[in-house]
Amino acid sequence: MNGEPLTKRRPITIKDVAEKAGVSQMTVSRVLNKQTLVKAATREKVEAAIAALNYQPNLMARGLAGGRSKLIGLAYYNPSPSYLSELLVSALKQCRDLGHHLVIEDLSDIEDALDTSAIVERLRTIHLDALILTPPLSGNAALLQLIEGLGIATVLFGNAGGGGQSSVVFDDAAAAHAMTEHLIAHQHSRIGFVRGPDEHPSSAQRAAGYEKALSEHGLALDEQLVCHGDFTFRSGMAAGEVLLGQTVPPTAIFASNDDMAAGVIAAAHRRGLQVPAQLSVAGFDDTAIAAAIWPPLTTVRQPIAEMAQAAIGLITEVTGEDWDGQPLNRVNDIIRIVERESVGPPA
Amino acid sequence: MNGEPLTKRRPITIKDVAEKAGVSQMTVSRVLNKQTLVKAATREKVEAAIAALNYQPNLMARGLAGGRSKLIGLAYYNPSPSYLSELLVSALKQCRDLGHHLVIEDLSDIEDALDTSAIVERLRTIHLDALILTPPLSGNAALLQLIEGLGIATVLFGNAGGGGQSSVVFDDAAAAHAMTEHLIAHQHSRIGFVRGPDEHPSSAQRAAGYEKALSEHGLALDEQLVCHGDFTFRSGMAAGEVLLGQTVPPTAIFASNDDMAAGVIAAAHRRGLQVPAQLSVAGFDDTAIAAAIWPPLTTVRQPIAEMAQAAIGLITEVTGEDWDGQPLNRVNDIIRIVERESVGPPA
DNA sequence: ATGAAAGCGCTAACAA
DNA sequence: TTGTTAGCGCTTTCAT
Repeated sequence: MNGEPLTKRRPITIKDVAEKAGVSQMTVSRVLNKQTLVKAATREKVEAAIAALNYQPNLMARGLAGGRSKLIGLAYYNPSPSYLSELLVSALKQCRDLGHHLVIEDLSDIEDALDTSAIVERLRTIHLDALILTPPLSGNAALLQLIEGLGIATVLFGNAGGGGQSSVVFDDAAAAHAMTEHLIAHQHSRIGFVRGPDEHPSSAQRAAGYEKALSEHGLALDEQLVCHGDFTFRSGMAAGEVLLGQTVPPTAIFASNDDMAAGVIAAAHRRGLQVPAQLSVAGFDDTAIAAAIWPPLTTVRQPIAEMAQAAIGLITEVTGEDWDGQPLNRVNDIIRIVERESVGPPA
Repeated sequence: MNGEPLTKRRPITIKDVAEKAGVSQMTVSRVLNKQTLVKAATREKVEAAIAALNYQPNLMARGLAGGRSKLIGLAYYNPSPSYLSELLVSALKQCRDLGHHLVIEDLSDIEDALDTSAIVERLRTIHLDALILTPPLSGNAALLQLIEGLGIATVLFGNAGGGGQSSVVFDDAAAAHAMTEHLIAHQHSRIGFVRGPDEHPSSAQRAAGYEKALSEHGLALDEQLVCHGDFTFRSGMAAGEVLLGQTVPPTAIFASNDDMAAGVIAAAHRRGLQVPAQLSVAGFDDTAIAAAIWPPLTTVRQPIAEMAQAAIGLITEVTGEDWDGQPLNRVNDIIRIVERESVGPPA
């Protein structure tokens, strides 16, 4: 009687499942959301129907009706490619395992960095369950304040922020301290340093770790040996040129990230210097590039993948029913020096 | 400082705009969707109200009611990090300009590569407007067929597929041919080649370009000089070891991507060989790593960023009202050899 | 050129 | 433990 057209395959909805299982939509919804108020026998019937029909809930409808969109935003601003990919790959994997989806927001081109409202406007439309802010956004107080008004759960990545938000951070100062000591242990006393950009709070922390190690070992801080970079290969190369062009150049250079360290090595090679025979170079992060250059780079590992995983985990907690509203903070302080071949004793 | 209140209790809806402008919701909707059936005066009133209220449409509601979610999926499987980041950054930028959002799907861990249905199930829930498939997914016929059943617009990236889908491709064979000729022009006659993995259709095309150039110049194809890699730095290094360990090693090695070329250079350095004095090395893609190693890599540029931009543009066309249903194909055949310092004449 | 009504697929609140 | 009733914010269809 009702000649259902075979050609038009209507997507399976919760209604179809309910009919097939002989229950109401609500019961199906409860099963889907793993609520406990369903009798085991009923649950099984529903699960069978779901499997039989190969039903997939509609994310949009869920987001509209419920509030949870299962969408997590990940916003970044001018990241280092290697840092970004490691972060993404890990976050994505964890999202899949937890049934979330990641919406990437590249905020790099926002003209006026102070007009953070442009960022916020863009985020508002998407109805994110939660948002992950990576450095340097996670260190931008004005932005943080604006986002708070959005009322979406936020997790800061790499910077702790004011303390009001949940965060996943790394002990940058301790790591830089450890690497500096590593260099000192290799008999270096003139150790150059390439700072990161000021808008990254971790830049100052890494510099602090470097300075602390120096002074602890009775080494004077020579401002001549400190250059500024912006985390790019190019800036590392420029810093290397400057440092190596001095009358008494350093015997070792510690760059605040791997990309810049690779740049320092390139600058050394360009001057015909052997690494590590004539110059030791150390990096920071242990991203993919560290093992993809010659000589392979000695660096401090920043566990980006683990931190990304933790960030997604935090979001699950923070968006969960039984969250008490207190910000959750995870600080990763497992420091590991990855010894490869770019550090040795001075000539 | 902006005077906007930071906390908005109730989000602004289309209804608020309609009231403020003194029109119906429908008129506002028409203005939002740039329909032509609105009188200029009315449109202006509505636009003023939108601006005054700082209204942002709700993506979820739009997706549910309409069908267009403004969400574009980008799926990948075990990509090279540098390839991925260039692709992402460019696609993201174009998305922002066109008002779309990118939902990244990392399919790398799907256990059974043949159980493509697992991929499809995951994609079904999200209600994507369109999907971009990157290599090697774009070359997976079984997957393509399954996705066709989903009825969402698909754009193949890097591989043309069977011809039924829209695509953005690069002329890999021509590029490999050009690079091989570049090496021959530098007097090389024993040119090693590192192939890409077989699941990437472009691997065969790049090999074909290499072989064609060889035979056109009267050079015999020596199977001993061809190694297989999987696009990773590590595999390039292994291939380099093999090639360089032969009794009569090649004087130049052409790797099918930059990561592998970097590996070949590392293998050469490990053996104490100077590049390019004792061995020339050429890469493919011109990704970030090419300029971040020493010596900087001579490579063929694959315009990933432009292609990504084109892909998003194609999606806008293909999901637009006035699309005739015919697959659109863009093939990028602007080949450019980026000469840096890893290629020179043989010793 | 504009408006009214009816859902899209789902979940929150309340009943039973 | 389960079902019923309303919407979520928007776009469709059909009026006007």
